[in-house]
Amino acid sequence: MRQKSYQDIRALVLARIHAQIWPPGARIPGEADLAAEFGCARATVNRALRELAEAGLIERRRKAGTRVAVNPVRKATLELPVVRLEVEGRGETYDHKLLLRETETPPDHVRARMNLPAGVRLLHLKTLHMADACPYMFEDRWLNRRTATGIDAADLNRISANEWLVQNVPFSGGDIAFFAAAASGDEAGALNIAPETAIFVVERTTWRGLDPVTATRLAYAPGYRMTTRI
Amino acid sequence: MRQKSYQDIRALVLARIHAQIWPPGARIPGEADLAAEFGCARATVNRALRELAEAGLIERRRKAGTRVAVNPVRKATLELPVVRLEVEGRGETYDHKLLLRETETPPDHVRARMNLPAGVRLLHLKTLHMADACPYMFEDRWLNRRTATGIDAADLNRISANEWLVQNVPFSGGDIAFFAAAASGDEAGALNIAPETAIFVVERTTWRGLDPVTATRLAYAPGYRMTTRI
DNA sequence: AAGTGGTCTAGACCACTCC
DNA sequence: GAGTGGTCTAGACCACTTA
Repeated sequence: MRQKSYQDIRALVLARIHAQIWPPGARIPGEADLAAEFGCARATVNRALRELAEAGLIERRRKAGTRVAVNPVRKATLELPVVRLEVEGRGETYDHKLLLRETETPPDHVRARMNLPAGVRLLHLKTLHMADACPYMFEDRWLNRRTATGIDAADLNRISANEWLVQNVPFSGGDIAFFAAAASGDEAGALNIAPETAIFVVERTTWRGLDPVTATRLAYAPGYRMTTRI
Repeated sequence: MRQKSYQDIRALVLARIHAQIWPPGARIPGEADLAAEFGCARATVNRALRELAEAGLIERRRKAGTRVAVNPVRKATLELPVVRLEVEGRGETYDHKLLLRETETPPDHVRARMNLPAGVRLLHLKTLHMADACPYMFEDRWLNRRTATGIDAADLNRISANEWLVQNVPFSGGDIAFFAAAASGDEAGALNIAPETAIFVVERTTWRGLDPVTATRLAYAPGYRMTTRI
């Protein structure tokens, strides 16, 4: 190892934390000291430590220095791909059916999530996503035409609303919730399962600036597991 | 704005993507060009673009250049704090009860998850976590004494195994799965709910190098929602 | 073969925060 | 006030990948 990379430094620091040479709560040397010890530039040490801080393993504050986290808040990163790619990525055949496409007045809880005034009318879509011809996920979506402009011209039988939005309406942020629920009659019917079956649900609201774009409830067929590594 | 920061550059690039000046799939100028245009060093542009790439908004490849992602794979970051801090963070009072602490032979599915040989014996713990004296989450945990050394000396009535491990056994990685399930008799009894109720479950296996540390199944009381923003 | 991103260096100034 | 991390610059070399 002639020249040390930031990944080398990161690994060296991590090893010392794991070996408890620097136990939880302990202060570790400053960037300049570590740079001198490891024989590299301070910028290299900075990048290594910055990544460890982003991962929650150390805590950094100006003047106070860098400390090993006492309660490392592990951060798991979930990837939220377009449904079609998620299914195809597992080697299965994707298909979808548009079950409903109507302009309606949304129920209050949807209106509240989207922070819209009473009386507003939205585009309501229900889509069943399939993997190898089996029900995979049932999507109940409300769309704001003011931000999702062009949706009325889209052929949602060819491309799902999910995918159309990702490709055509860049959004600035969103709120996501994951929870378990008993399948509603609607969901049970679409997924072809008994009502009240435990299903995994994802609710997402996305925004473009301060304007709501869409609110969705994704009900996954029983057996679905969302996985990741840390 | 006298001197531009990497955050400024990131915002400028993001704005052009949102405005579709650089539509999905389009190639954007090279780092050197952008640095010249924005009047900053290439390293500054590099950091801005690197962060956008980590967020999944653009794709970068040497020689091929940088392109706006066609199907942005949005990444959601979930924080997995110690249960006590999660409860206290919401202003509620935390408490826990150790319901079981026995050395047992684990069932096959646990043994397989931990990649251990047949016949191994593990420490089996069952803990009920409470928020404001109400059942919050039921934890069923299997521990490998070879990696979780010192666990036998810990007073698990004072500090939960969850917290003891975080503070005493640094781990290198883990697998996590989130899904919905019907409450088992065990879980329903501990959480004081009807069997078969839909509950949110997190299964986690953690490793220290190639050696398993612990395998847990966390069953949350009905109503629990795991939330984040993107 | 050559273009493009990936990274390192050395030095500098600055912002924040603790004492 | 002073110590520490946060960031920018200018230049350089290198690694990867595609044309």
